[in-house]
Amino acid sequence: MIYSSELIKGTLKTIILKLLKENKRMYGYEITQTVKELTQGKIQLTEGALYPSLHALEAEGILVTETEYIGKRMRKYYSLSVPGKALTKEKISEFTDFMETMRFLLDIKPAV
Amino acid sequence: MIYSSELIKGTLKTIILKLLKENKRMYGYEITQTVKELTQGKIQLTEGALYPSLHALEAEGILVTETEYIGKRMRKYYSLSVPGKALTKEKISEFTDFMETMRFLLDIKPAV
DNA sequence: ATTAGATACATAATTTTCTTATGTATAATT
DNA sequence: AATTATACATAAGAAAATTATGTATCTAAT
Repeated sequence: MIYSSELIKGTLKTIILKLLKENKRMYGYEITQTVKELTQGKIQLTEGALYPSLHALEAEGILVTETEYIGKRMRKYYSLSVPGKALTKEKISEFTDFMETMRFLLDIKPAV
Repeated sequence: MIYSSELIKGTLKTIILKLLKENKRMYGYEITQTVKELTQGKIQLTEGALYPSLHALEAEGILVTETEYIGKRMRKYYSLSVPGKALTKEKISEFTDFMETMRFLLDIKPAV
């Protein structure tokens, strides 16, 4: 099952930030592959959504970049800035809270 | 804490469908108030988002309506159609699955 | 050797969906 | 009498994703 696109809306930034928190630095393609693997293909980030989002986060000063070349092929690594680390904590905490609220609202029992 | 709007994106339809499943029939204003109460004000549906969404679901045949008057004031009650009930089950099940995936991805332990 | 698939970036046009603002009207409360 | 709450609706604009397209390199298979 691949989740309907509307479900994933609004979680993209949180996913990016969390992954960068755990992995120090990642490049765009790597993020798409990692999310795909971790979710067994259930979440497949599209490039058209990911790259503009990364660019926006960089422009906001949340992410910083370093470009490297593997042979002649470019890789643009992203990592969290200092304010980016703070924002990450906020976002994760907000999302955790949101999930509890939604769980209650939808009366979904935790699958412990 | 009121959740950032981007977080709520994509969950509106699921919330509407779940509430209608539990309450048989509800009118728009009632939905906004119920969500507000159930979430202690954390989720506040705006009319500009709710009504177009209800109209779309009705046009798709997911919801059916009956109009009543309380004095001279109109109420438009929405309830699930037969295909609407099937869709509701799907949506809730998809969302439950999605939450588990996000929990894993964000490494959030269930607050049992 | 050539083709196909994977890696790796980027962006533009369109669509979808929400926000914000506005509008109308009735009922209840202060 | 004025304000707040109830109750609907929609339009303009903004935000964000989808879809499609483009460029280019590297690897594996035929």
